[in-house]
Amino acid sequence: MIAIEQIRREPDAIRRAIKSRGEADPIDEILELDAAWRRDKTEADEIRNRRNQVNREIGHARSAGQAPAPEVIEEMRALGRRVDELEASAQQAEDQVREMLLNIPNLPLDDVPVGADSDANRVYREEGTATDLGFEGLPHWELAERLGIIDFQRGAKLSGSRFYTTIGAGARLERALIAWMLDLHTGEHGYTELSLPAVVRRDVMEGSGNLPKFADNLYHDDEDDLWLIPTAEVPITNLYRDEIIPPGQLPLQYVAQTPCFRRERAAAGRDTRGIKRVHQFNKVEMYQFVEPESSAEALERLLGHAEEICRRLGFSWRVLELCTGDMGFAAAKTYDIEVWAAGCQEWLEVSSCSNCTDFQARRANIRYRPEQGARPQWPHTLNGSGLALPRVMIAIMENNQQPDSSIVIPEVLRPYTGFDRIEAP
RNA sequence: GGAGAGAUGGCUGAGUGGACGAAAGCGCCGGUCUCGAAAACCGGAGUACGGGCAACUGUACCGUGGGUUCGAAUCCCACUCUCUCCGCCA
Repeated sequence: MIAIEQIRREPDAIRRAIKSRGEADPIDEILELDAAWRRDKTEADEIRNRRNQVNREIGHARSAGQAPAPEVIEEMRALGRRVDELEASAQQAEDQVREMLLNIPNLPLDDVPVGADSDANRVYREEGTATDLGFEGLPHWELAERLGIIDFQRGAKLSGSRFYTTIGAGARLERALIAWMLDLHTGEHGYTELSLPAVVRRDVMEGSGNLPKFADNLYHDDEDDLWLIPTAEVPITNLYRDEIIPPGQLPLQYVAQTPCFRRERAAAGRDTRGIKRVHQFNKVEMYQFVEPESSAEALERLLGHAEEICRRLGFSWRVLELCTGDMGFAAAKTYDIEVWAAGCQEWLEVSSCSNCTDFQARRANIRYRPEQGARPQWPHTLNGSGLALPRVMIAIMENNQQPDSSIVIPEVLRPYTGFDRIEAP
């Protein structure tokens, strides 16, 4: 949520920012409602002030044994009715403003490239190149089926299209990746590991910005009004909802592996083969709560933590700086990491690292106290995949495949897998 | 699923419808004393919003939302959450 104070102060800058993201601009309407709200609130406060004074006098008189004059009571009654009216209309204006604010995306940082869609994204860094295998490689869905490590048919039998089941060495490889990534981030990058609920309440989804706008992409249990998380970012953001984090605790760095559930309705018909785009997948997620001044630098470090995974797995990858029109709703700046997959000859997005500035903190009412006695402030929040499992599996399978279709396990994973190769049958 | 208890400031915990934004204790911050500390004593300290350049000031907030009343932490209704016991269960 962006700040109403900022809209009052610099409406034009905000109009420009919203336009750069290709969104409709509600600023005029917001300003009007805000003015109405302040007018009503001021008047109501003044009336209450008078009422409080008189009521105090009535109280004193009562305890001195004097009954209040009927006309005074009558006047107070009238004031009460007026306050009720003003309160109702102020409340209405406030609700409308909040509703509109909730639907405004975060403001892009100044250095974010301006553009309408992914064509305007900028290549920020390249490590390695789109290499060739030197022989005719297979896409992962054929490889995995041939090796018997992923069962697409039976996955669909259980849960429908875009669900899959890994078997044997495939399942073990995924588990090894998860354990290794968590160990790396906790051991070398300073994160604290979390194990989280995969199902959350409505207000938690609102706090992270997924509701009300993106209900379409979420699975939902009607009976209990519970929502399946699309990413661990959702529960982690809400850990400190409605709290003031005491001095000296920031930065807080968390890492968690969770399943992620996405309906992918907008992508119907796209990427239907293999495990590139599925309804349920595992992801290791990094998350930071930091002081505002350090969030830009924190994003670079977070990105580095995700890249370190790619480096140690021997991937070729590139980092994209997303343009204004391509960023997620809560992000003020986003880097995507794409790794090269030699089988389907494609760059695959394995990570998205974002600085959400104070956007999520405001929505979820998360504050921190810079020091003893200081006023509470909004921390900045950052999140980044570290990494998403299916696409990492794809890259390992496709890039490390041999002419006989066996797959060589990256060195760093071998202590976790217990084998150094997935043999062809 | 059944039965019961509860929700008040950072924590513990008082609070007969009128001086209650709220006792007291602990913890915290500042000061006196001390070479320094502890103890003791004195003082300070919630959050949000509005108005004001500011000092300041007004309003709201005792789980949430309604109601009664001139006036609600206190009375009434609904809801949410927490805890305890019983049952079932990985």
